[in-house]
Amino acid sequence: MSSFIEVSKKVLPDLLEVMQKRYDILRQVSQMEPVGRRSLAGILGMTERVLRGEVDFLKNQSLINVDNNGMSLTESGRQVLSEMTGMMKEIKGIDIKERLLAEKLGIQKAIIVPGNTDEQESVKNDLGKETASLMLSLFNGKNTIAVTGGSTMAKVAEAMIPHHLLSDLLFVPARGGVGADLNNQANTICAKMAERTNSAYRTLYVPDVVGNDMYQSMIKEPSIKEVLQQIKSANIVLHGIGDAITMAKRRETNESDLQKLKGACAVGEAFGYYFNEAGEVIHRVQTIGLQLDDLEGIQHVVAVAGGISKAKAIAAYMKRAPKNTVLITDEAAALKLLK
Amino acid sequence: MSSFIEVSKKVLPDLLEVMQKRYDILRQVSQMEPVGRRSLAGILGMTERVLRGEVDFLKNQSLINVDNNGMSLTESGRQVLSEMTGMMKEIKGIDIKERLLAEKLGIQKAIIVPGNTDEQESVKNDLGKETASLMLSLFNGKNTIAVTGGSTMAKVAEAMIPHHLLSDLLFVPARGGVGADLNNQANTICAKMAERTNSAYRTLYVPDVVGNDMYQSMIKEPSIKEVLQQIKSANIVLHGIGDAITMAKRRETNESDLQKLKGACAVGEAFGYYFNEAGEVIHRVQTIGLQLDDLEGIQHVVAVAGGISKAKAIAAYMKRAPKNTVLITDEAAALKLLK
DNA sequence: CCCATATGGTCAATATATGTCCACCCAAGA
DNA sequence: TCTTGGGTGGACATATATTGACCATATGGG
Repeated sequence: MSSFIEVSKKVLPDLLEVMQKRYDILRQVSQMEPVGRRSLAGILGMTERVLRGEVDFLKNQSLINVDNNGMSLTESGRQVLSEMTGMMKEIKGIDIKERLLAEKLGIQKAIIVPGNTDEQESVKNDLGKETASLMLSLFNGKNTIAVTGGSTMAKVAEAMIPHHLLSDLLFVPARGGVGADLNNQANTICAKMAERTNSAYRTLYVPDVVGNDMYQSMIKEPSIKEVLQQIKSANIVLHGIGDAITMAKRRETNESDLQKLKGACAVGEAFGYYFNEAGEVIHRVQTIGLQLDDLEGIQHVVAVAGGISKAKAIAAYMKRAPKNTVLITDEAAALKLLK
Repeated sequence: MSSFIEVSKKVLPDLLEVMQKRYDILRQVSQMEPVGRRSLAGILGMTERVLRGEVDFLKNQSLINVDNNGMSLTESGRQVLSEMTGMMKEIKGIDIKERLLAEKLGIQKAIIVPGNTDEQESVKNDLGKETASLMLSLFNGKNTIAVTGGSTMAKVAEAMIPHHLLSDLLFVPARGGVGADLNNQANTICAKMAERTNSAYRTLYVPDVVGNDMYQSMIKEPSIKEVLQQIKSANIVLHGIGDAITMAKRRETNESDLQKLKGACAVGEAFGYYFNEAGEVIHRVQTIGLQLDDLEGIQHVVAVAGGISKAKAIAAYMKRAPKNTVLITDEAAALKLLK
């Protein structure tokens, strides 16, 4: 027998639309609280007046609170919101898209959050939350988690919550530093995740891109060697996927390499490997830390990236990704990936 | 699935109604097809025009066909109808019973969870969860909650979840200690609820049943006086309903009183008052704490009790209960209460 | 041929939703 | 202290939907 929701889709699609609208409001409020009508209406793309109608309704149902510095969710609103997320996926058919996407990319699982990271900063928070919650379900006894950098990963770190019954966690950076922005470095993110989960971490203070000589001497350094050891023994890898050109610029790649990448139509980057649309590695920077080949032996690989702008990068990388990858992305990217 | 309904009730309160209406139409059409608007409207008790609106809708969803000799179900309409039949029975069943029960008992609202507490321990957990979630929706700003004891209340405490942004809560025991079992004392339960919601609580360390002298001296004691004050100013009361004889035994009532209760056919107990089937107070133990009369002025009164064994007690107490009571019970008790 | 029963169109009345504007409150910053 | 920007909430005209009422018309059977 098909589910309640399936039947509802046929018998009351009009109401489900309303439900969708209210869900979007609740979700957005939870992201931005406290928030005023104007900004909310702007983001949700509805006129202020109609938003106001809905807000009045939600207020009457005591799902949101509104006082003189804006609206915020009530406890029961928060609860309703969290119960709704699953249903909305089913209503919007996201659950089906998740399955299709996982199948198409040949990976274990895909998780899709609504929205488009490129357009709404807050969707990145959702990616973070979803990832954090997935991680939680992966933790189990002793875990070593190798983490890469990037702004998305930074959001994941922010979304992690200290949990009473946390297992024994160790966070290690999967690689050295990239570019100038300290906040998005693997090292920094690692530390933040560890702090938020009350657990241990290691740092890898080496430049991300190294010459061969340096590489050889560094991997002999005991402190570095130890961390590298821990990276290889990680049972969870959490990484982002970058747009090739953006990453190259962030790495301050020299002009000739940049031209090479462009010439070969590089679209994606992960772990220092650059991929073209076919998923072929067309360039690789010598990095200290986790290598693409290391992924195969790792229990859980979690990739996070969203936004239409990253769709190509995701597609490219996924041709190479180990089958046990879980991808967390947003609706916009997912739709593009599914063509 | 039932959670979908629960959520829908909050986010789209009239979802069920609309669904019911459309279901009725489909069902009626299937019985009379081909049928015209006029006769259909007559039978369903709606005006022709509004029926027409629904019919247009159903036609668009291609659930019904309409041609010049009337309406009939399409294949997919037939299928949807058959899927809905089971659901509607279940949903509407409980929904209607809740309303009937509330009406019959003359209280604000009744909430019914499936099952029978007497037979399945787990149903008590459901009672607890449902109650906890109701409480959540009642919290709003500053709240003082007076709580009684009992094994059911203990389950409610267990079901309460620590929540990030809880309102400002204070839990106070509605009464002193009863019997030996520490876990089911109002004091203990209060403390547990406060702990689980990260909020404050008070304790009332006095015996539940007191003689007159003791009563007089105790209510002068400042620490006790203060708590009593807080009890009276509670805006939410959360209480159980007991079986008279069981409660009397738990209180180690003396033989003569016990005989008195039996003689007068006591069936229910709440707040130290014993009721017969007619809801008359036939005995009352002098207790420190909340009194039956205090309930009238309190904003929300939540009563929780389930199991066939408690049906009589519930019925008896409800004759006396304030109209603003919300009863949370199980299906077995509800059915018995509805005769 | 007419009647009963069917759908579909139309249009005014009415209810509801929406756009627009404004009053006011409060907190941060000049 | 004043201003400003962000917030809520009230008011009201106007658009848009819903509903009620009535009629045109098709069709099949007596």
